[in-house]
Amino acid sequence: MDAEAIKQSLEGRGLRCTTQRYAVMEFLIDHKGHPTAAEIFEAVNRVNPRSSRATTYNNLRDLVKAGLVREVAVEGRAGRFDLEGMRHHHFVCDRCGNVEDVEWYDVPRPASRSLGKRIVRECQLIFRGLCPKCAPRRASR
Amino acid sequence: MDAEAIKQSLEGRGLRCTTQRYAVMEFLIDHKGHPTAAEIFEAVNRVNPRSSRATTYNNLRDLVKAGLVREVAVEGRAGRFDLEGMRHHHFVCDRCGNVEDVEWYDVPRPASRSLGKRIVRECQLIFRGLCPKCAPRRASR
DNA sequence: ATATTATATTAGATATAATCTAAACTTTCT
DNA sequence: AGAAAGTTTAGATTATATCTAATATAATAT
Repeated sequence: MDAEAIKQSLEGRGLRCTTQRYAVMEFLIDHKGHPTAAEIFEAVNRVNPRSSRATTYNNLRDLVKAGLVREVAVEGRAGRFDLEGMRHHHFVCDRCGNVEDVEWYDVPRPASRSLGKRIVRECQLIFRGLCPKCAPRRASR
Repeated sequence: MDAEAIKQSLEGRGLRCTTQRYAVMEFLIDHKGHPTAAEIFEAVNRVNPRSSRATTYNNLRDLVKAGLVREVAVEGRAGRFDLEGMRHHHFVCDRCGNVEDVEWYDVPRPASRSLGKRIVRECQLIFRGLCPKCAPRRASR
């Protein structure tokens, strides 16, 4: 995704393409590892012009609201973000806390009877367990 | 679940049945609304003997580790807890943030190819959208 | 029953994450 | 240019969770 594409995706959602907002999008495109707001803030601040913490949080919220970014539903202390778009599920390691992507596949919806009057916008599937690094192998850890 | 059953489920997992720990379990049994740690702390403190905040957090962590309690994977600020056991999925309202249960149904596992060496312990399904109270009806909100 | 010991609890301090505030700045529109 | 809407800022504030090390308690052994 090049500069122009980022600009258009922002403007297409009614968001101005500011330097700071652009930087958040660019970082998320280049870093698929579900970074926290703090990580994004630091990374964006390594380039000019500097962006304040409040702006980073504001922008993340705006981007989520605009449907360009998704907050991953993991229960750790800090929120984690990734680009909306290429759908995938998540796997969270019990031991090291790492969040990994799991290839997307279709999840059946609940019966409309059990859903009642709720309006479903999206669905996230989170697996928990041990990641390859933390999984016990031959008498280690 | 009566007093003796709570005691046994704690001791069966190697946890002492202390007054504070018991109170957390009892509260979760009586309140299925995915309370936050703060809510549990306050509720437990309304009865004697008082329990400190640290103890509430310690106990919740121990209970999760022991498999008796589950931390719900929602991305809001505060962690939310419910009893492990009667399985269900979750629905989080975009607008009011309420967490509701959705009747449990079987979710297909990912292809073992895409799972690699990961060891899956559990899987949570989270829906997002608008709850019945917040869903738009006839020209309101 | 009492002593022992591993486990659990405590208050308060501290760390971490997110939001608020109100002023200043930018962009877009007229 | 002027006005209006949208955005950013630094720093303060709030919310959430964990740490510390002294003390208390529950389960076990004697």
